[in-house]
Amino acid sequence: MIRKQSKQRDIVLHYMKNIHAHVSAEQIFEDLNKDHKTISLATVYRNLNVLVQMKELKKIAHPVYGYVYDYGQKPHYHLHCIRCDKIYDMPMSYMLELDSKLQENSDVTVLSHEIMVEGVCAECKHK
Amino acid sequence: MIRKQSKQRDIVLHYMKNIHAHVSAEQIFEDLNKDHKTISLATVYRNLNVLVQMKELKKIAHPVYGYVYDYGQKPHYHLHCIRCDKIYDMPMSYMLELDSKLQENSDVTVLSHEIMVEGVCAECKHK
DNA sequence: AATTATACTGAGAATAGTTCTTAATTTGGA
DNA sequence: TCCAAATTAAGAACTATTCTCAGTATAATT
Repeated sequence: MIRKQSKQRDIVLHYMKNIHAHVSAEQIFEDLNKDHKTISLATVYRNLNVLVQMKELKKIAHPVYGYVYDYGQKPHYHLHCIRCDKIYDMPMSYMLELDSKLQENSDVTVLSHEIMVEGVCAECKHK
Repeated sequence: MIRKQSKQRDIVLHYMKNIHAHVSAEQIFEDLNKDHKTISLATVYRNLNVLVQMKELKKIAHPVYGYVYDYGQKPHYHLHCIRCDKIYDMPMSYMLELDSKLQENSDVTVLSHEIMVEGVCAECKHK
């Protein structure tokens, strides 16, 4: 199926490129709805799925609340703050060697890995 | 709130102790329903939540399908098979030193970490 | 530029997963 | 044995996501 350009998809991608946060579909819809009164929730979901397929976005399983989306350039790790439940990027580069290490001890095919750190974010920590 | 013993909770925990797999609430309900015709879906959900609070079970965010539960003794890592979408344990022990390493570079409080490996399970690989 | 095929959209309906409500039952302590 | 509080079954309610469908936008073809 050959994709056609769409204003709505551009709007979603533009939003994701500019918000430096990990947000839910509902949150994205609410924010977009302020400036684009006619965009529909189904369109947001549809385009999020398409953009994930196109590898423009990453869909992250939230430990507590469904899924959030991330405009993700290079692979990186995440922090789940157990106080505010937000997801943040962790300042640590991807350990390529861990994939080999994981591969060694097992008879599965390792492609990549994700790390979710459980902890308390800077903001919550300081109050 | 002081917990009271309940047959239904014991049934759920017994099931989870014996099934060596990572299963969804729906799956658990279906299986239990074979032997225990009267157990209700809400009871399964309620007790899963309670057992997670009691640290008897772990709730794992599935990269594709909601949540699955794990009767988890010691901390360990998981594999998400991108072919069959099942979750398996990864044969690699918890890297305690990674928590310190993650702590070093950041101003958040690191408590623990989870690793989800993306790959292909042994079974899917061999067919 | 007009035509055509098909991808995309908005709106609401439908579905799936999970929690809530309520009256009845079970549990464990007094 | 009695009582208060926790737990239950069943179904309603709620939340998140996908589907349906008629209309619109896009891009290739004429």
